[in-house]
Amino acid sequence: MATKLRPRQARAQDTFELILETAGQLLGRIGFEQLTTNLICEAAGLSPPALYRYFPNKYAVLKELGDRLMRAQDDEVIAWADAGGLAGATFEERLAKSLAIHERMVDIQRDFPGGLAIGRALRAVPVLQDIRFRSRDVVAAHFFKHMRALYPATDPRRLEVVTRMTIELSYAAIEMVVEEPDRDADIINREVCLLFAHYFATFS
Amino acid sequence: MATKLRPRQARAQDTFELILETAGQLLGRIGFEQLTTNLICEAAGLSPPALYRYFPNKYAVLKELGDRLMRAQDDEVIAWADAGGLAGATFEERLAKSLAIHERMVDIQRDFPGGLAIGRALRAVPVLQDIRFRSRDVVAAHFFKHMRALYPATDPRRLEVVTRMTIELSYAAIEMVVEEPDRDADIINREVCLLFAHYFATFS
DNA sequence: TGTACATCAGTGAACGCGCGTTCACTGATGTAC
DNA sequence: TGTACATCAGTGAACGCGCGTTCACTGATGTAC
Repeated sequence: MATKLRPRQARAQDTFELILETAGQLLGRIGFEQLTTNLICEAAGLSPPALYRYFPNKYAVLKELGDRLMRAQDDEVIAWADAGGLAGATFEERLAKSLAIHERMVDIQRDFPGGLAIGRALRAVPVLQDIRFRSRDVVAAHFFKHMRALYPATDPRRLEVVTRMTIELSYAAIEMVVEEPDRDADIINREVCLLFAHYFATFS
Repeated sequence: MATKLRPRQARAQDTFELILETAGQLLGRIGFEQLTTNLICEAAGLSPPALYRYFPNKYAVLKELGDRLMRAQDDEVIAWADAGGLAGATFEERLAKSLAIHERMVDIQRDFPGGLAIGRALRAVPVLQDIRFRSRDVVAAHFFKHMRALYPATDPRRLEVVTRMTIELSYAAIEMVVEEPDRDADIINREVCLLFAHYFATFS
């Protein structure tokens, strides 16, 4: 499941990236279930053993893509939280801040080749689920630190579950927006943030 | 994709149901990607042509399972809404009502053989996505009627998006609870309902 | 009520295709002296 | 700075397996008279 060899030479690094990029594009077009190693190789102009040098199977490719997508999003949202994204003097300020990060997260997933299909694969493929769970846990742990400071009067146990749930639902909302570009993304984004803002206004 | 023949005789009806039941159980164990028609037949003690008599491929089996799961949940939640589930004189009453339906929905998906895997397949497999979208649309349309009556002063356009979003997030929360039985399902259920209750308290 | 016939339901065995994977090899890059 | 050698990177061609699917068939059920 893990990648086999890491590329050492520059040429190999290019091949490694080409495989991932090609796989991402194919994913967006045909979905992860139809994706095969042979297809990736053909689309990338490589022979199968070139892929097998780095990845033992297609799940390893998906895992690498999933890791990267999760990390891209997690890094952004953790930086946001560490920069005080969760705090805010007024309701309006908190709302504006959370709206900004939501929009940023949508952009990241949209711009990531095959981002939507990767997100789905992380949900649907048993061997990939840990990537998603671990990502959520890491984000939740970071958030929780800030949440405790912001809402010291709330039972920590409750706050922990609430934090985890909020993050899960945020990601669900992001997927919803990415999934249906015809629906009004701006309204959905805004309403989701309003939803959370009103909720957290009841905490202390 | 659609089922081919509908069984006419009692014996055939049993076979049809056996295929679906077996597929559901297998799904729960191995996930939808590993599921094959031959495997279903073997596990059900049938020969492949028996399955092909009713289903042209495995997606038709998944579609039938998906239709049934969606319908089981949708029927329940629509009946709940039509019985005034969304209304309530007090905050507490509305909260209790929504908590009841959430718990009911979790139970339905849990008790449905392979329910979680079916839910994932509906998300992840391109040809099955319409089932999920249509289900959400049907529920949203029913809810919207009640929402307009309850919140007549709210811009209908906004209320429509809000309704759709709420439903999507509710289902996401349900999936989260079904997915991680080790986490405290009761707390999550309660907090999700609180989340929505506080939000809708700001509407008029 | 029994028989003949039509239709429905399911079987056994096999097929072709393509997917995952590997083998033996060639060519490219890096390095020791 | 050039050469020899080791290692890294990628190719061409093929393999076995099992998946989706079908064919020709047998057995079960229903129905007309």
